[in-house]
Amino acid sequence: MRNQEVAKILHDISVLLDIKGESRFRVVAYEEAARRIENWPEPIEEVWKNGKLEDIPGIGQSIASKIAEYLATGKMAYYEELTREIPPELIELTEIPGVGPKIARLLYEQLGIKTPEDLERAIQEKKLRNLPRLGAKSEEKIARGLEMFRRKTGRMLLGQALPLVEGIVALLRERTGVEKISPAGSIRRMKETIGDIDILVASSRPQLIMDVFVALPQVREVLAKGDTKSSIVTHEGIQVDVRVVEEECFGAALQYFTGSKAHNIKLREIALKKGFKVNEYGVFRLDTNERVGGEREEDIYEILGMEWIPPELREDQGEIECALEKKLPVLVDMKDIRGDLHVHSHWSDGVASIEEMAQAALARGYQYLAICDHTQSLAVASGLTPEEIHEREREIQRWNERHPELLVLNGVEANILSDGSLDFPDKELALLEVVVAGLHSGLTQKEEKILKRLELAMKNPYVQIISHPTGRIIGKREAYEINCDVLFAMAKATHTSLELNAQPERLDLRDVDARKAAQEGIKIVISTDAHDPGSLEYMRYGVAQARRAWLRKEDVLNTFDREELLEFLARKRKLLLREEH
DNA sequence: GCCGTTTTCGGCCCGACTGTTTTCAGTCG
Repeated sequence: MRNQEVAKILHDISVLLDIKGESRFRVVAYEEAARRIENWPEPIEEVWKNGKLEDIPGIGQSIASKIAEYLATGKMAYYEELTREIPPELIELTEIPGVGPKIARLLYEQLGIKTPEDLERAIQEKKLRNLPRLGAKSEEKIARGLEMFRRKTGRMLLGQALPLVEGIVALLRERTGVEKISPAGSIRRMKETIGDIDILVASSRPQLIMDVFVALPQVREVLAKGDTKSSIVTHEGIQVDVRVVEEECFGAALQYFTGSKAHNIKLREIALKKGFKVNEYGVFRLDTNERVGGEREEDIYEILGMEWIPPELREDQGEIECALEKKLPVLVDMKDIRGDLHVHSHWSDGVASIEEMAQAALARGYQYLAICDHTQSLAVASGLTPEEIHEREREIQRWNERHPELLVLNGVEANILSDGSLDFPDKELALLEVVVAGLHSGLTQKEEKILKRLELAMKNPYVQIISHPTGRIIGKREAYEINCDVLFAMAKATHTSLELNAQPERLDLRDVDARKAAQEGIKIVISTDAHDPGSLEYMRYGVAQARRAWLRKEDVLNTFDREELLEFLARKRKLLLREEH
């Protein structure tokens, strides 16, 4: 899967063209092409081999031929030509807040600045203030931007950002009495990682909100405090912006600041065609400039003849077209979740007893919980032997005898060994109600080998679910080298379900992959992989990911009621064992 | 550079803020 790689080079071209001063539209075209490829579910090299590059929206003849050249030869003449004109180091320079393409070019041409280090030296020598159209204030602003750039730790996980923003929103409510308040931006769209946090407030007393906000206990530093917008940095080093708008504009502003950018652009194009203008203050008729809505977010979509679009879908991935036809799917919701099919107990590497895990599941209103401890080969995680599993089963039985309201299922997360066999004998697996299997070692093997292992595991009649199918850890480890199309075909052929692991740093499958898998008819299992009772809460991140994957209730196995679930779990065994005879 | 139920040419989302400016360029979201 070289999509990221190709997207990066197209993105770099876009920035270089921008620095060069090329037409905005050409710059935007490359940026759009990069975005499309980054989010394209199929490996770009497959698309290329099938001659389908130009089928991707935003890719025309010119960019397609450049991608083809790059994939075939590992080089792109156009890119290399550009870098002879504009040093590619300048791309990093434009990532400094306050430095855009024009200033980057100015810095390079006038002062020979290429790197953040060069820039720092020039600032110390007060050289920036003498450049055309720059002054002492600009110099200071860029100096501050450079400092932030240095401190920047990258994007944070949704699992860190969401509790933080909820804490701030709760305090703002409590201390100012505001009612209309909402996170916006990527956090409202529940993206797996978040840059900055945006919060939107409706109030006729903006000054009060600003005063309270900058004085919150979460605040480490106040970056800016204005009449209606302030920015702070939290103790965790995360930037949070709060904006205040008039009550009547709240819906329009919420829509606007939620994005995504691509979604908003598409929305406004459609608005123009329908004779309306959309901005953060409302929807206006083009002919009379009359304001026709904007207090509620639903207004905007209704006026444009669409269904309201859940924020998780707002990525310009077909949701607008669906909303126009009023065919948006009813997305899976937290209230649909009936249980968790992959958690650990202290029998292996969890920290809580089966009783404690079950109590936590009961408190969430679940009907079932599968305890899937690690198995014997995973010594680092205290993997269990068959004997230990039998001993554990007695504890599970004790719970089930006393608590008919929550069924604890007897399960394992078996380890797929490097030759594709499982580290647990079939006759033991046959005694278990839930068998999840996953790769925990030999993750750097070549694509063929990894796929072969997964295929063998899926062909095992007792394996119902593959855990964290691509193995990625966000920001730390890339997914295994596997072609998801092949993986999905195997899962479908073997009646195997795929896990959507809800751990904030996994969220594996990715949204585009889970969407594709579900389209293939594969059941997705949203599991927390919890090692303690509190982590059952991760379900919300898994559900958010599932919603971004367009999944409906019926696509997700753990929305099934207990009886339906048990029937489904038994199905694969019946089907595959019958085939064997 | 891409794209087409108004177009194969002529469009391409929208506004705020800031600083350096006498009317606007650049950055940002």
